[in-house]
Amino acid sequence: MSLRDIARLAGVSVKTVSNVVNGYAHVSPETRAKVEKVLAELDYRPNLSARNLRRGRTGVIALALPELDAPYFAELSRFVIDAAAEHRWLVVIEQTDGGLDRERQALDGVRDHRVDGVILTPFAIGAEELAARTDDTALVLLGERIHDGPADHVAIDNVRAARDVTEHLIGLGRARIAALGAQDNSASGTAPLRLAGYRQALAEHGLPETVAKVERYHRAEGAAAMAGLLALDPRPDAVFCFNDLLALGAMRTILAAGLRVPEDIALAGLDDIEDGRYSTPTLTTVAPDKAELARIAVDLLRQRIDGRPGQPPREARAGYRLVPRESTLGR
Amino acid sequence: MSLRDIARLAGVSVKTVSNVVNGYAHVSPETRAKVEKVLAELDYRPNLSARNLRRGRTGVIALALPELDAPYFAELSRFVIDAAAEHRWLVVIEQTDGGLDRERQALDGVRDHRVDGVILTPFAIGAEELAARTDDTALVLLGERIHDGPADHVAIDNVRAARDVTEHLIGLGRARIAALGAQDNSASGTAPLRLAGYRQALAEHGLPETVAKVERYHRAEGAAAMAGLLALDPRPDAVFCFNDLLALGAMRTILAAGLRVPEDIALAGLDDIEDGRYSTPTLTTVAPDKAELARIAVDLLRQRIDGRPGQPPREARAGYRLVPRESTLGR
DNA sequence: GCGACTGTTTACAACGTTGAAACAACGTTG
DNA sequence: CAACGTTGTTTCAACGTTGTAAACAGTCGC
Repeated sequence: MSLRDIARLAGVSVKTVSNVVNGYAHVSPETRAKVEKVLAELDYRPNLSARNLRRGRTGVIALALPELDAPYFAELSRFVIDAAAEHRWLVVIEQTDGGLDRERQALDGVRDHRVDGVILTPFAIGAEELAARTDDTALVLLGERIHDGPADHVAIDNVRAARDVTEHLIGLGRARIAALGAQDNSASGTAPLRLAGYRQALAEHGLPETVAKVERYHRAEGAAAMAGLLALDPRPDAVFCFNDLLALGAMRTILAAGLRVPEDIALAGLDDIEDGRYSTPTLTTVAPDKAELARIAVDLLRQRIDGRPGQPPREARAGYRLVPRESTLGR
Repeated sequence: MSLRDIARLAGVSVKTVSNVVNGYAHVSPETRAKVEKVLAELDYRPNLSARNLRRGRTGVIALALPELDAPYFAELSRFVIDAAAEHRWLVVIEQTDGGLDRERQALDGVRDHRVDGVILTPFAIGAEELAARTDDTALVLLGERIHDGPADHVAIDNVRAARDVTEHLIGLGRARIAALGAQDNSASGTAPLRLAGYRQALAEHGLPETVAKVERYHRAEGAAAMAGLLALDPRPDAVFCFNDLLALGAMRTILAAGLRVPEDIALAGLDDIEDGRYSTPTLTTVAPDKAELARIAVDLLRQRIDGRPGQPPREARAGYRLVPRESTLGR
């Protein structure tokens, strides 16, 4: 069922059918009605492969992120898919596992498929390599910061957000505030930014640092790292975890050790994943405006796709807010 | 950069380049080497729109599910994407929100884009409507059961799994076992199956039923429905929630009410989402083999796509296992 | 009644790819 | 040595769409 079939049945040329389908203005009412009738009867759908071949567009964008089953990314993906739907784009998701090879593959595989653009959450891949890429597919970096990056970028102000959380903990009167989530295996993760914010706040109040490292932002690593912090003497009376998953893992360790949250140890995360709203105690966190992040990312991509090449990279910020809950306030 | 460019530079015909790209056997070693050199130099990538137009395939399948940010679906998606990657398929994700319109739209929108196949987790859409669809795109139903369905289908044995959980609770000596998660707004959800399994087990032991209904399988609804169960007199001493999200919501309500899990109320879910492994207490659940589900779904789809049309629908089962944790056993 | 103009419709080519068929060069076979 | 098969390569057409340009019909002004 192609334009040709419709044209034959309606007794007009293929191009006229195409004009009707595309809402071209100068088609006589009678012709339009006749064609539309046949279109409806046969339930015509354009063949997008052909249309895209002709137009040089695919109508598909890729979203490349470390892992879809981390709640933060799942929630974000939802918004990206919704935002893309408004531009009638489909979204294919590529999982990189934060590995350099797979991040490259994602950019490559995606190139194979000639998507119109890529939204990438980089982790292992560095700024230099991204800058050096030869592919001219539109690219937007989402959620991580590569300083003076080679592509459009959108994120929340991670330094400030981390400082806000830390100050919240300081405001509770806690003095031994640990950070959980530093990393040294990522070329472009947010860990350094969040660490910087944490340090700023502590420095302003003359408090000492305690930093626990992890490799990945998973519950299991949060749980393990927390065990290390519990073994310290004196042990921390508050912990800022660099994301909610780490915090939930840490919470499990604290509670399983027979200690109380927040009475013995106050706990805060970052991401505002839904789990944290139903844990016991509920988890204090920073809520990035995920819908805004997604909307901006898609919008930057749209401008990049529609615009002329060679425009300088743009930097955009999405909002966030601190959400105090039971894990720092008690019930 | 097309085959034509490569052909010109290599001094051969377009078709010969195509043959090299596609690994056609009868190409002389010298020609092959010459062409491959140019291919590598120009970093040639086939235009998939053109290839798909010619071949009538797109290399893209759709995964339509209610919501990507429900952890079960996020985890499942991960496996589907991985399984599809082995066949070099990309996966576009469509979110239906469990709404009839959006499920139809997903099947429709997907047709617009001429994907090679669709994996659908139906919720609102009924068997009759699916059976009546005119589209001949390959379709596999995943995770929900439509009796004598019109398409290939894969799921775990929900009735048995629910019976296993209920028997586990009975085995703890609990006598007032409630079910949380019945639904009457879904034409093809699993709720009736899980309810049936729950009832079978109770009936075998002559125990009374208590059933709480919800509309959606979210934490908030689990929390709300649990409040209703707590108001009963006598209140239940065990609750089987039809999925883990409901159970985590219910757990929150129980603990916030000052009751203990499992001492006062034992709690079990179904899905084995990661959250349940780090809640306090950890959550007893049924773990469907998600990787197997995904693998089978993709495999059924592959057979459907490659096979002749008109084959009768197939029914496949994936494994599951009961995972007892603290919410029924204590620490 | 003629040219210019407007509105409507059409023919053609092209996007990049690949299956079918043709062809040339060669070796094998009867 | 003629017929045949094999290998390597090419030509051609087609997949379904849309941009360009041109054809066509009707209307207006003079």
